[in-house]
Amino acid sequence: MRKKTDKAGDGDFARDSLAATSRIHGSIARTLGVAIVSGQYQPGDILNNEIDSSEQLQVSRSAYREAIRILAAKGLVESRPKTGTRVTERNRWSLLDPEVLAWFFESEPSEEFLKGLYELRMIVEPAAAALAAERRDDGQLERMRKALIQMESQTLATEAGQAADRDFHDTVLEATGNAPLFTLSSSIGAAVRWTTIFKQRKRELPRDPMPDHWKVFDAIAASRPDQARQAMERLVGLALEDTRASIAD
Amino acid sequence: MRKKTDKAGDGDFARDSLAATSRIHGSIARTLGVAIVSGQYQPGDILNNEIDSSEQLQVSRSAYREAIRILAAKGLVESRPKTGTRVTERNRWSLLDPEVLAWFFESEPSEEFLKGLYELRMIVEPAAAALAAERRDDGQLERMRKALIQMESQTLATEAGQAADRDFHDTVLEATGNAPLFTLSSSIGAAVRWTTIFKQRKRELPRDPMPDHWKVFDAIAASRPDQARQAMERLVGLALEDTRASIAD
DNA sequence: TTTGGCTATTTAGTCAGACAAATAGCGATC
DNA sequence: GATCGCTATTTGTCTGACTAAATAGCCAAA
Repeated sequence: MRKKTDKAGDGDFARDSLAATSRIHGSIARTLGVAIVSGQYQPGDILNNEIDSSEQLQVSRSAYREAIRILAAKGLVESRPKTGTRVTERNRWSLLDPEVLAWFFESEPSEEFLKGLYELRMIVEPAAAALAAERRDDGQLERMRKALIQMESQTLATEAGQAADRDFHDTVLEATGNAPLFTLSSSIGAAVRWTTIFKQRKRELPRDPMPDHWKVFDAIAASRPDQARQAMERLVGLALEDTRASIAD
Repeated sequence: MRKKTDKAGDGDFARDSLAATSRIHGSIARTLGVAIVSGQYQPGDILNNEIDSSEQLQVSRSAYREAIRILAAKGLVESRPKTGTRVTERNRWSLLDPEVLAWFFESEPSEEFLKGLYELRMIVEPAAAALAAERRDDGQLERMRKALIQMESQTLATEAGQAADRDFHDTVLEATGNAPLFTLSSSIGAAVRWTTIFKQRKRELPRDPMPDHWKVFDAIAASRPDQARQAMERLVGLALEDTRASIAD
């Protein structure tokens, strides 16, 4: 019925998970996905039929269909015979799906959307920090510490520093031991990444983010849920403020 | 570039969105999806190759491939030439995707998973209720009221009553005006639905859920965020308690 | 004139079979 | 022993044909 992984040979596999666009169906899905989330196609619009569309895009009908299946799986479109493939209402879109988020950020997302993402962070992350303070194990604590040290030495100006920032927030989510909650990490990671982009756009890092990060860490390390919640609240709140200031330019 | 909807003829379209399994690719995706989330296939396992799999399932290779694209879009599997299609690590799964959630509930979900979902509700819904109290418009308020009246007259023993319950929670999310937050409604709706199933399994409705619902509504209607947050906290907390008691059987 | 059902048409859905591209793993060579 | 290149296997892509479903519009009947 199934084959088991032979050895520890799955290391290579996770490597380039973002190579999802390297195949034709993936890149077509991305093209159409970006067109949809950017508003180029509106909900209710009907795409050209498969024959015409695949010809216009210079790909086979099967490749185009696989792309449509991807979009349908993420709730962006809906197909049926005779009627065709139609862009669904926005409230059906899987906005927190990593790929959909990436498509949003490909064409600059609206301020409203960003605001929504931050509001979500403000709701989820403090609560997650509190849970993490209760449940984290030593390994997770160690990974948080390493991430912060890396972040400190590399600064947010480097790709490695930004990755460390995301790692820290990821690990906090993971330490809640709540799998559904953890799936929000990609969404939150997207918001985190965007914060940095905005800050750097202004060519200034308004404040040193490290002290606030360490406060969160210390509270989680000391197993103090309330303190962790408050520290995280402050951290996310400041990030929101900085981003808002940058947008206001 | 695009065709517009001719008339107001999109009403029919949203009707049976759950007919996603009526086509072969959808039903194959469901079959495999259930097998994966239920643990029949483990992360790291490699599926049989496309030729063999499609023959075993008595479908064409293209239909099978479209099913795999759906699963890949939801993060359950990953394909690459030569290596094959492999079940991804659990932390990559889109656990909050409506279909993935449905697949989980198809084979009874683990207690841990349910607990995670409730914890998420406990985090998100009170905050959402507070935001809704600030931002709801009259139309949303009216829909909440209608939902509760329907719920009251039909009781949770009927399908219509349960739908009304979900409508209420949905509308609260919607009234936050936060699109990313609103996408969590399907996940929360799943948890709501499950609560009712558990309650009815015990053949008893432990307590009348209406007073607590009305308290949430009143607070939102009166634009009192803190009061709404507390009322929702209590509502979800009691639901969790009831569900937990039913599981403990 | 309205209604109701039938049919023609359009579209996605499914199938079969071929070839292309990528790559993991093996084997030859240095 | 290390490195390089080959090869077998798997997914990826393409083509073209046929099937099935859904709809719009026609036509007949009331």
